[in-house]
Amino acid sequence: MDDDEPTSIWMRPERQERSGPGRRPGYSREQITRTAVQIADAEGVEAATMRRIAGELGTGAMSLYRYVPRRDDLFDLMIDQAMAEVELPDGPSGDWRGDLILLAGETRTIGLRHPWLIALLTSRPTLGPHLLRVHEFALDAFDGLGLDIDDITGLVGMLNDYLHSAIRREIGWLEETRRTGLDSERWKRDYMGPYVRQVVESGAFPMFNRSVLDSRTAHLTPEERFRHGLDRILDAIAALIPSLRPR
Amino acid sequence: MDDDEPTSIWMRPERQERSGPGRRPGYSREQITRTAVQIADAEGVEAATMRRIAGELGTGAMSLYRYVPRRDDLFDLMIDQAMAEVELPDGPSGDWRGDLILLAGETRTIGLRHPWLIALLTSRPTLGPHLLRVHEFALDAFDGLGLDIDDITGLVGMLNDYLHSAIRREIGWLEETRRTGLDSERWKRDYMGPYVRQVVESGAFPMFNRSVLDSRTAHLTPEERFRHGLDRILDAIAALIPSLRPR
DNA sequence: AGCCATTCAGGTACCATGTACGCAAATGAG
DNA sequence: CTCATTTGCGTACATGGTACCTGAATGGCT
Repeated sequence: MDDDEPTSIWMRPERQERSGPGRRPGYSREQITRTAVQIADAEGVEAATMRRIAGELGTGAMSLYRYVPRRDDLFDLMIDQAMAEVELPDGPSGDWRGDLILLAGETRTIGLRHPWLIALLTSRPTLGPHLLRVHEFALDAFDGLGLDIDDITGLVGMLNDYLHSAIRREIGWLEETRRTGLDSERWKRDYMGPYVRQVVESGAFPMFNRSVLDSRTAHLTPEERFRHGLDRILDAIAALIPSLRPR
Repeated sequence: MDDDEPTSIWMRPERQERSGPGRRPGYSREQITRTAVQIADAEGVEAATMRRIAGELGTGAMSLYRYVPRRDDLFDLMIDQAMAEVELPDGPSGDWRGDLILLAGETRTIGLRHPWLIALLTSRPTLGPHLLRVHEFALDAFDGLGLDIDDITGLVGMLNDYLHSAIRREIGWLEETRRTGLDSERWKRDYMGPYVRQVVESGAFPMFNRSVLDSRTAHLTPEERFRHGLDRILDAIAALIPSLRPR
């Protein structure tokens, strides 16, 4: 009997090799997921089709369905395999700011290593074990400060929102420069996209123009920019904590 | 000569009805976009296929390509048509906090009216005229406070990040309750998703458990929760402003 | 050893979707 | 009236997810 309820992939264990009758599996979820991740890293997640993954493994597309119910579930597995690469200590150190800087750096590293990760993460509500582990670390960093759990969730959300959009921005910028082959200085006057140039030259949006033309963080390295924004978020969190703590 | 460069949709004007020879257009970008928006509102963006939109208009799929170069461009048009519904005064009032609360409320209204909007917005870097108008309003609210343009961009980014994830959360929650038909009180003990229940019962992630089980904002209406989170973000921004202002 | 239930491999096939191409119909200038 | 031009849209193809089916492998049971 095949139960075909559309339940989470994390509730569907891989067929383990019990010593019963039947042919033994020639592949594994982990192997399939790793292959999918490799393809997505190299050519984008849209290249990781079932046929392509199977081809890379030297088999037919339908074989994968012995291991993964649907393609979407494979995305969840990919996300969690990437999250597994996030290296964190077992528990928080007591220095919440230091812990979050550590977490932020790890997240950025993994997010850039797998440029599809953040996009998938925001498009799918998934809660794999490794994502839970990372999330728990973030929540834990705020424990013991006298904060309400809802406030903690909110602060972690603030941090995550920043991390995701900063990493997304960095990836977008990387793809842009890779496609055009221009460095950031020449970009704004030589390329900048014909449309953005037109908008800028129209002068219809003065503040937008300033944000495009007068940016003083343009000469910073991406990592410095990331760190700068992170410091602002952490400043904001630090400023918020006293007012949240019920005295 | 057809120029087929993949440039932004905003650079490709719709064929206006010049008084030359040739059959006159029977449809329009706006009409097509409106139809797509209606379908997406009612059945999700994945239902708004080219064939379906065309069918709704009583024509064939390929007719749409006389008005829109690619389906992706239609997404940009949909986004901007939704953003056009955001009602804002011409300029900021001088009370930045009030202006941002106004903007946040409008964004939430439109985001909930078009549940696909936020997802599309974060998956596509688009800059249609109405999105620019709204963005300009946000930037403008921070003008005159002695802030660097980069800092202003950062603060607007913080606010937008919050708005997007709060609205996304609310939409997810709406879909969840619509699918299960359960109210929030019964949800956590009757449904909560078999997987989340398993995670909670495993006790492996104590802080996560608290965030699921001990939430005190659960009894608030979605709007109150939104407003509460918004106030926190604005508090954070207010706390940040003095330190950003070069004295 | 031989039968058999069970499980896997993977080919074939179906359906949905984006969209290139081409031709016919409409339209206004000359 | 002629004809270049532009739209309407049917046909067709490529791609991708995946249902189904057949055959092969495997180990327990008699």
